[in-house]
Amino acid sequence: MTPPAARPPESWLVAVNLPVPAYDFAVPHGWAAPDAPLGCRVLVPWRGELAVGLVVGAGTGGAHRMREAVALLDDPARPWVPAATVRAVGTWAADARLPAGLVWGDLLGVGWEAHYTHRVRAVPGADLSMFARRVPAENWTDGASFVPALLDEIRAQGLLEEDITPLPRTRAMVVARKLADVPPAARTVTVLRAAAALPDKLTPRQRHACEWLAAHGPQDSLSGWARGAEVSPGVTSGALNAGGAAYVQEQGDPPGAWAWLREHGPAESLTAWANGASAAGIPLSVTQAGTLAARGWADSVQRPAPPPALPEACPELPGAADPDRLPELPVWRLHGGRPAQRFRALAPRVSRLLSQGRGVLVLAPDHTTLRRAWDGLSGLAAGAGTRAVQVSGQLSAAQREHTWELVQSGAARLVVGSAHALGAPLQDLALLVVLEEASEAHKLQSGSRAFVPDVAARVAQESGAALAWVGCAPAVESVPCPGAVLAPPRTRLHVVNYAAPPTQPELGPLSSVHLTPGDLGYPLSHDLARLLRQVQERGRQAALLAPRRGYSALLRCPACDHTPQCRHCDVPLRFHQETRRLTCHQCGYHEAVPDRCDQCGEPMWKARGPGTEWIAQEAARLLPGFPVYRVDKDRQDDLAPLHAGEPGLMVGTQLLLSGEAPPNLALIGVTLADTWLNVSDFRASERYHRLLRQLAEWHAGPRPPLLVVQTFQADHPALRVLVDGRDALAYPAAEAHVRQELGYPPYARLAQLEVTAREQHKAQAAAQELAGALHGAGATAQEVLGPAPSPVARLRGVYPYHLLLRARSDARLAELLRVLDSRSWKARVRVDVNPRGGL
DNA sequence: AGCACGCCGACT
DNA sequence: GTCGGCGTGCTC
Repeated sequence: MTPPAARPPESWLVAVNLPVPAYDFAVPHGWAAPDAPLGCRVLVPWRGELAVGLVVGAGTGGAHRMREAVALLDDPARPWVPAATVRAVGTWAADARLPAGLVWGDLLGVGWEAHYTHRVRAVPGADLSMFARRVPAENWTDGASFVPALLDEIRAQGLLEEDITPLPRTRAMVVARKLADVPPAARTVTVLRAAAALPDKLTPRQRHACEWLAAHGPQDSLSGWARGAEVSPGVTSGALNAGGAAYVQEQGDPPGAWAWLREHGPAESLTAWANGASAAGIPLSVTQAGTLAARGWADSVQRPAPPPALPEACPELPGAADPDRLPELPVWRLHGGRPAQRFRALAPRVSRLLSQGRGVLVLAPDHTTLRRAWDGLSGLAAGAGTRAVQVSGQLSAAQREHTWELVQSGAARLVVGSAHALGAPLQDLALLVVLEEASEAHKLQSGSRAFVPDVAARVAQESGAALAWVGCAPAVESVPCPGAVLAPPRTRLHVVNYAAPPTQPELGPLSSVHLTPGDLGYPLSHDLARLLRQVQERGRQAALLAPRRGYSALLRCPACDHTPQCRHCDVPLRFHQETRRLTCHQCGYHEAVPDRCDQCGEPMWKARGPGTEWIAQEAARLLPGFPVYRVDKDRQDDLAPLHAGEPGLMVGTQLLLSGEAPPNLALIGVTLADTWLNVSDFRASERYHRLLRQLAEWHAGPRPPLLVVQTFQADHPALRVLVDGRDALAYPAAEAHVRQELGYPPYARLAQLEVTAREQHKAQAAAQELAGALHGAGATAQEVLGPAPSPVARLRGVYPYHLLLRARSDARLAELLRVLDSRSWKARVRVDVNPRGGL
């Protein structure tokens, strides 16, 4: 017996850019291909209008009131997103219990707005008389001329035919009209002409002015005439009144600005016209250009936009011909060394794959990493017969679109980008490189809370591409992978141990008095202060990393220990001295600093926990006359002088590292390293270790700056591995053992369930109920931890409760999460698979 | 995410 | 009587 022929799907699952699941749409009229065009964009009716969606699967059928998709926007042979990527993201989203639209909205940054012509007509013979409004006739008409809701009603009844044609990007340009087409009225000018016969009653000066006018031709203003005739304006005005001259309307010469546009146009805008003409010696303001256009000298027309300029690939090809020493495995890692060394080690592999006509995708978590990857890899493409493109938020919409089309068409096969590059339509992906896979920046803060390396791993697997983790230090999760570790860069490190008793020689005669760690100097230790003064004396540069922005972590009343708290969150308010405000760093609430303690009336406050403002102030006091720059979320000073090599000190938060290190950097100080450790998160020490590694490789020059770390935990192993010159694998490998014992990643898969409600008891009850349901469904005590109130018990006025799921595998985690769908919960439940921070 | 619907308190 | 707060539900 022959199996029944597979029936083509009658509907597609389409994801739109909204936090909703993919919905079923009937295939467009006349569609007959056997498979759903996965990854193609499609126009679908949505809330009475047309929306761009992504085909993410074959329809499940059986949906009520299913609507018909209107038109496919991409050729199924060249989808907007590769089919394998669509499948991989789909399974990831399903496992994470996230609606497809939410995930695709986060991961796809280009193509949600389509440019197309839309023509409509009534189906032949259709009776549209029941619609009271103007309706499409049986010949094609522009769809934009009808009310969208009306069109949709006709569409829903199957009485509308639509013609959708994708359009190239156009842009409005200003072109000069032909002289024959300029309206005659536009060509008349008002000028002053001398009277044919001068009246007798003119004064001598008036007569002189009129004679000058007769001799020198018409003038367009009284004042111009006066200037030309070298008389005061009163004279020309008087001459006009006395009948010595008159305003006359006459045909004028075409304006010089028009002639310029005719010859050099079209111009991209009125401004471009004005600038161009002015540069050619024809003074023209933007307003004047607008007036000329309005009077009919120029037209605005739509012209196909030239492709926007894209970031250029670097010219050199470093390392393309080096031997390839990297593993030939489905998943491998490469860490340590310096960024340039890592890319050089990666180059032969990338180069070879590109030469074979295959595709390489490189994902960077932040702008600095992306720029370094671009510098280190983009130069390889040309030698391998293709081109490199960048996909980042820095690009304009037009640039992103053009980039995407270059990849879609096969013209570019090396893509370096952010999370938005994950869906890049590479036709034969051979290698997916995830840079700095441990970086927190890979965790998307928007709706899906996707951790990009997780999704990337699924994409690589589904595409049959190799996956490489590459960065300064491996994530503990990548320790078990086979791979390569480069020798650590030369590091000069000095640890200031706040916990150690101060040494005798430094303290001298004071050694007998009662000592606190503060006697070592706080927040800038004597050691660090001495080194900073040296930097100043030698005209070098230094950077200080403060633990937080603002002046201090909190204000405390010295009399009663009261600390002002946020009104919406259970956290102390941070003190910002520059704005004289108390600010909540969770929700942004702020208020003026109270004059006195509202508990006991004490008029003085004591600041605790130095931030950038405090450190910068302290440093300025220490180094009189030395320029101090600040870099944090509140203030980004212009660092141009530092980058030009001038002496100075920069004080900032971790935001410092998102810029390039200045060239003359001699010293980096971490003012209080413990801030990175005193976080209730099992990844805190891993993050601290990575911070130290990043600081050590921040400056690219041959002589690394001295790194000074001030800490109460000088013996912390994350710091010791650097002091002892161990490689980038040492600490993560040790940490992996700890994780194994505790049953944390990579030896478990985690998901956090966040239950929130406006009232605390509701959130708690719902969380409790959820835990009960999980246990009822067979979850063990090891698999469900909590519920517990969130570390910040109240956040933006709501009470979040957390449950932590800890499963042995992705599959088991997905199984546990399915319990969420079993019924509705009386509070908002959000899933965060592979949560980061604050656990 | 928007947007409509619907249910309760403060005003003309 | 209405206006308007925002909780709940829906989008094929």
